[in-house]
Amino acid sequence: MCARVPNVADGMAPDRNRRRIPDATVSRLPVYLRILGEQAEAGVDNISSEGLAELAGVNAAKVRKDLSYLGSYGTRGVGYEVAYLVYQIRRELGLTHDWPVVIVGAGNLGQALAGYGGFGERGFPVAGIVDIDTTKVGTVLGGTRVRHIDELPQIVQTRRVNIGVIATPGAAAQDAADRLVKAGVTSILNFAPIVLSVPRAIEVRKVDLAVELQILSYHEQRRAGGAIHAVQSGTGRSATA
Amino acid sequence: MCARVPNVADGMAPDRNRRRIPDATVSRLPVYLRILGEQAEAGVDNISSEGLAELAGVNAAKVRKDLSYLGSYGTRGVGYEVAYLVYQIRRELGLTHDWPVVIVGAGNLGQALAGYGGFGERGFPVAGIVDIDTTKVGTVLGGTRVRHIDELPQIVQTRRVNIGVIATPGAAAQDAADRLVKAGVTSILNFAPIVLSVPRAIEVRKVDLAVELQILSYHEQRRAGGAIHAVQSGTGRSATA
DNA sequence: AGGCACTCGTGCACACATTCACAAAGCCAG
DNA sequence: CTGGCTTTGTGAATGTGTGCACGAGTGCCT
Ligand SMILES: NC(=O)c1ccc[n+]([C@@H]2O[C@H](COP(=O)([O-])OP(=O)(O)OC[C@H]3O[C@@H](n4cnc5c(N)ncnc54)[C@H](O)[C@@H]3O)[C@@H](O)[C@H]2O)c1
Ligand SMILES: NC(=O)c1ccc[n+]([C@@H]2O[C@H](COP(=O)([O-])OP(=O)(O)OC[C@H]3O[C@@H](n4cnc5c(N)ncnc54)[C@H](O)[C@@H]3O)[C@@H](O)[C@H]2O)c1
Repeated sequence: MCARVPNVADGMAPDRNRRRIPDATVSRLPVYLRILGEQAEAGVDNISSEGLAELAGVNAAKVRKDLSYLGSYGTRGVGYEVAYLVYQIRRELGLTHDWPVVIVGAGNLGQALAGYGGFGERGFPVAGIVDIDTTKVGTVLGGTRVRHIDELPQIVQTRRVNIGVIATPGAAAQDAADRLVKAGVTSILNFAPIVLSVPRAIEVRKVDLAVELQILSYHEQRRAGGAIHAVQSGTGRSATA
Repeated sequence: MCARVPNVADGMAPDRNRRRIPDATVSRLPVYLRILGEQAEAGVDNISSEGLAELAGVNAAKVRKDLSYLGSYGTRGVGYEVAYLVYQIRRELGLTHDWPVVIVGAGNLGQALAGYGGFGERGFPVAGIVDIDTTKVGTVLGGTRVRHIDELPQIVQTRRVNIGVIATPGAAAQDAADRLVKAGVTSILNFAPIVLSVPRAIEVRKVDLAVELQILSYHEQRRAGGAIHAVQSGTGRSATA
């Protein structure tokens, strides 16, 4: 495999895409959406980029640029109409209809997820939860009965599921991913601490608690001065300097 | 050991920047670290940037550049010594000692987190879990007794906690953050779906399930062609024009 | 010893993201 | 209708991240 010469023609799809929205923007739109929803509920009809930026904790210019990818939906001198903006963002994110999800793994985390109402409320109803452990099959979590993982293909097909959530131990996560892909799922949210290997066409996002904590640790360590190199010989670098 | 109190006078020297490691790199180091740990366990002594890149699902040049921020710890023609690299990454991430964490909110998620062994195993023992609901106080989760939130300052101080985890409903998250900051916590991992407002010096990372799902939704929608619904009528906006 | 195969470390060019700054556009008062 | 005020939308500047390409070490084989 080391002979594999970098193939230029590989990968990049031609620009058949309509307006492509930058990843960074896509990841902020849900935040704007939630804030706008809250504002709408509070009776706010109109909001400026600066107001929204404040609430979202970002720069106003960034808000304007982000929203400009959706089109020119603001009114100069006034701001954005909240309800209309909500509609546009929802449309762009594909939230005009529900996306049922299937959860693989009914352990600690799977149970918390299944019991969490916020899922369905936001347009992602739990179409099913499966586990390989037969002693867990049949129990009911958050109104959904746990089914055996062999029933996964059936759940995915009959409920038209596109999104799978992996909540198995790391050692089983690749197996879970393989099964999900085989069943027809095209997007995966992975909570297991491993790097999944899936076909290129499958969209994977990971939520890794250990990574997050270690990033915080990095900043704490560096805040503490980092240079506590006095007592222990442990810090003895400079060897190969 | 040598527990340096996290500096009361947060004035400190502004740019005490030794080598600053790019954020993107910091977020990948934990991934490398986990993989290297697995390799070490499997008896692998040495690994090349290409081998590590393959396992981490990234580009080999990126691995080399990332590792180069730690120093020149590789051997040309050979690769990196796994054990030494593990040591260096751990040191850089501040993982040479434990970072106790305190969890605020003992609901669905808080329980899953407290019951999750992977926390302590990776150097982040649960120093305490608190809740405002007195009916939850006293119950035991994952070996830790739930205590009342008023005890937060005491827990943070006696256990020297720097990292707080917020697992309360969104409406209570800002309150939780305020209490954590007041108690002396300087890093926060937030699971609630709101934008926290904290002093600049506090490091906050968020894990937002709804955002992740909506990003997946965006890609699904765009994969589907985006124009599935021609049926929908009015834009809902007061017809401008 | 010399040559050769291998792999690191990094300069460089390009891509992506953020922020600034300002003209264009809308609103309103008079 | 005009002028002043506000806020958008976006070009341009700056900052950050990625990936290629290749020189420079290193170890092994002859
Ligand atoms: N619990 C948490 O708070 C938490 C936090 C962060 C990350 N995680 C990660 O989430 C994952 C799940 O954690 P958990 O605490 O729920 O673990 P768990 O052991 O409680 O649950 C795992 C479940 O997956 C099932 N399972 C195992 N192999 C399977 C397979 N091949 N197919 C289907 N189901 C299978 C098991 O039967 C079990 O019910 C782990 O990877 C963990 O690292 C959990
Ligand atoms: N459960 C999940 O799987 C899940 C998934 C994604 C996100 N979340 C988010 O995590 C958070 C917690 O979810 P959950 O399902 O555990 O909710 P939950 O309602 O089960 O638990 C919340 C807990 O917080 C406690 N609490 C409320 N106000 C408090 C305060 N001011 N101080 C301290 N404790 C307080 C409550 O007593 C309760 O025990 C929510 O913000 C939710 O959106 C949960």
